[in-house]
Amino acid sequence: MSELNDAYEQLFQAYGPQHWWPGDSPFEIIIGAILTQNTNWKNVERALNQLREADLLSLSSLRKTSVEELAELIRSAGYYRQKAKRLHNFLHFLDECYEGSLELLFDNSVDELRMELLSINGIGPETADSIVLYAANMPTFVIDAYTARVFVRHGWIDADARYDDLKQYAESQLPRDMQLFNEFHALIVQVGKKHCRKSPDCENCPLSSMLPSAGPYLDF
DNA sequence: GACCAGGCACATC
DNA sequence: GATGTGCATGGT
Repeated sequence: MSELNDAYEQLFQAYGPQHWWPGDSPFEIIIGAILTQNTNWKNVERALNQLREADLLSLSSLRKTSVEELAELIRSAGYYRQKAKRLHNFLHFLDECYEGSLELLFDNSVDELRMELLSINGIGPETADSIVLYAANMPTFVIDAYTARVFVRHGWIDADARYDDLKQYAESQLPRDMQLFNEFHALIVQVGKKHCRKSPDCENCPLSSMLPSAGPYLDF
């Protein structure tokens, strides 16, 4: 068993199932994935509620909405002009390449779907993987700032590892299981929020027994 | 007021 | 390939 398997067990013991991704439909999950870029989820929820109240959480209705109108509604999520464009970019891509159908888009293999999403301006590796895992329910490991911090501070990977290095490491240590990847990423975010922010609080962290003897890598 | 939050694109060297 | 910068709101 690898350290990652152990970490998963510890986290699941401590926190239980996280029920990710919060959202009623694949499309809502995609919107959330774009809105949460470098942004607190609370702020994203406000924006999603604004869209919900305007009845814009569906492809057909959001398509008819101008980028300017969209931007005002998602203001609370921050970077709202950029994100309005990014949502628009996604819709445009879906219409042009997949007849506006998520089903057709999700009909790709994991790797193809990931590449397709990465070709959209405004969708980078984390957003693409979040969509693949949580909207399409296909097995890909999502890396985020917390994941990098947790892995680096435990000495599981070099501090200079890039996104794809972290992803390859995780996937090489774990069975390729969608449900496992789903739960694990959510648990990492949970432990990250509580204990692995820029100023770490390792005292009561469920992973404290897995810290290297030299102590946490506080310089990350 | 400073710092942070479930990133990404683009410019420049 | 590495490094720096703009994007922006709301909570602590």
